[in-house]
Amino acid sequence: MEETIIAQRRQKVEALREQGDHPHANDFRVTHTAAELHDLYSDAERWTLEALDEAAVKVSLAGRVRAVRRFGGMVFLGITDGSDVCRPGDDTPIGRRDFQAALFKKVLRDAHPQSWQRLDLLDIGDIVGVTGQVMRSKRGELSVNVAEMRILTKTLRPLPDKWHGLTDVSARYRQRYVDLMMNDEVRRAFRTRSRVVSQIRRFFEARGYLEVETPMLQSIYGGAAARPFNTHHNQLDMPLFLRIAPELALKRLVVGGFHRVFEINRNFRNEGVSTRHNPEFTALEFYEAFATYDDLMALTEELLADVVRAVLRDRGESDAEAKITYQRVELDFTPPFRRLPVLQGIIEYAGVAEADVYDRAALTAAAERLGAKVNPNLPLGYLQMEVFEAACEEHLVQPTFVTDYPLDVSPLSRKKDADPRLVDRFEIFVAGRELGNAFSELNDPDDQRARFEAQVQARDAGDGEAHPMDDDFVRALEFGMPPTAGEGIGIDRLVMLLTDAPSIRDVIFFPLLRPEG
RNA sequence: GGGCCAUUAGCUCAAUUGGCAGAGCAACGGACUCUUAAUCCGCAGGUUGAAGGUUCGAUUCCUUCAUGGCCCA
Repeated sequence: MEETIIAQRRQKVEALREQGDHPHANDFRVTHTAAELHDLYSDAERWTLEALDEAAVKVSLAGRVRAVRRFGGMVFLGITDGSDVCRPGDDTPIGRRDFQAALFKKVLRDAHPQSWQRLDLLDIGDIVGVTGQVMRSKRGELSVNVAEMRILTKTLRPLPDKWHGLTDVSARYRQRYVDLMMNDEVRRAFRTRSRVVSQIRRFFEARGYLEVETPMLQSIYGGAAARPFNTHHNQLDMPLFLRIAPELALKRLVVGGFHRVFEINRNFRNEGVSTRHNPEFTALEFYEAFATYDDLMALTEELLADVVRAVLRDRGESDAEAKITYQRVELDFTPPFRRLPVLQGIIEYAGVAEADVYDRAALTAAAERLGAKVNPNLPLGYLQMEVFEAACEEHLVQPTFVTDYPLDVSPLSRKKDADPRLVDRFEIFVAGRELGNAFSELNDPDDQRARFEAQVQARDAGDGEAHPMDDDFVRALEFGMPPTAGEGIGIDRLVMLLTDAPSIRDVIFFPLLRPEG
C-alpha cells in the first residue's frame, strides 16, 4: 500500500512536470510569515471581514499543507510554516505558525485557472506557496483568498493520521522529522531547549564570561568519573578519546589568564542508555577565578531562577515566581536552595549514627541494607557515596546543594581547610537527580599529582571510571592557577525539568538508538 | 545483565476458547461555495516484526531472535 501511494505521487510529480510546474521549485518568495499575518490582522474588531475587503492587502505565504477541506466550488487549506520560533530581535512568545488559504473556483477562473487545476495534484504534506488577498472567512478565520497557488515541493510519502499523529516511540525518534511535523508539543520542547541555551549565554556574557570551545578529541581524557569512547586518527596513527568533560582544558585557559570562561558543548560517556542517560549529552561548564564553591552556589541559584523565569515568559506565563511543575510535582527555584552536607545526609536518610560516618563496618552494613554495591578495596569515600546515593538522592526533590564531598571521590577539588578528608564541592540535585557538580578547584600541583596517583590506584582496585594521570595538567598548575571555582550543569537534564519530559530522549533530537532492523 | 509488556493496512487501533484478519483517518472514484478531525456515497489496501515448532487449522499456544517501552540491578 505504501508503495502504491508513493507510485501515485510519483505520477503526480510527472503530471506537474508535464504541465510546466517544477515539482521542487525554489523561486517562490514570501511577503509574510503566518505569525506576521496573525500579528497584523488577527484583531477582529479592527480587521472585520469588510475592513479586510476594503484594504485589499496582497500577501504571499508558503508552508506545508496539513489539512485539505474540499467543498466542490471552494477549498480550504490548512498550512503551517516555521514562524512560531521567534520574532526577530524580540523575546515575546509567538503562538501560531498556521494559516488558512481559501481557494474559490470562481475567483481562480478569472485570476489563475491553473491554480485550480493544481488542486487535483495536491496532497496533504506538500509544500505550497499562495498569493492572494487577506480575508476573513464567514466563521471568522483569518485566511488568504488565493489568487495563485503553486506546489513548491511535491511529497512522495503520506503523513500520519492528522488526529492521532505519530505515537510509536521508536518511529518518533528514528523519523524525528515526522515527529516534529505532527507533534506540536515536541516542537515546543525543542524551542524551550534553544531558549534555555540562549538564556544561559546571556547570563554569563552579562557577567563578563568568555564563551570558549575546547577539544572533543583528546589523547588523554579526564575531568569526570566515566569511561570514554575510543577512536583513532588515521594519518597520525594515534589513539584518541572523545572527551568525557572539558574541565581540564578550561582550567588550562584559567591558567592562561582567561579568568571567566564558559563552554556549552557535547560530552561523550561510554555508559548505558536510560531515561536519564544518553551517551552524548550537552553540558555547560564554567570557571571563575577568585571565586569559591560558595560563590558558585549563589551564582547557580541566580542562573537557574533566571532560566526558569525566561522559560515561563517564553510560554507566555507569569515569571513572578520561579516555579515549574515536573511530573506533577511543583519545583521552586526561588533562592536560597537547601544545603545538605553529604555526611549529614547519610545520618539523616541512611540511619547511620553520627559517630559512624567514617566507620567502614557501619557504612558497609548500611550499604548492604540499602542494596548498594560495595567494593572493599576502594577508599572509604567511595563507600560513603554509595550509601548517600542509595539513601538520599530520591529525597532531594526541591533544588538542593549537596555539599562537602569525600576527598576520595573528588580528585580535582580543593581540600576543605577545616577538614582535609572532605573537599569544597557541591552537587545540585533537583527532582531526585544530579543536575550539576561544582567545586573550588584544586590548584596545588603537588596535591593534584598525588590525587591523580590515588586515582590510578583506584583504577587498579576496580574503579573503571577512575581518572588517568595527566602530566601536562599538573605542569599547567605548576605555572600557577589563580584560586578558582568551576561548575558543570547538564543541559539535557535541565531542559527535561523545564519541559516536563520524563525521558532525556524527549529533549535530544536524535537520541542514540540501535540501527533500524 | 534480569523481569514484565508491546510489535496487525501509510497512521491510530480491534479481532470471543485456536476457526473466513476488521474499523477510523490517509489514499483512490464521486457529491458538495465557509470548513477547523468538515460531511455524505463508493472503492481498494495485509508476508499479523523475523525464523522455527505444536495443530486438520496459529494474529491467538510454545521456542529463539530483532526493535522499542516500563521496572529492577
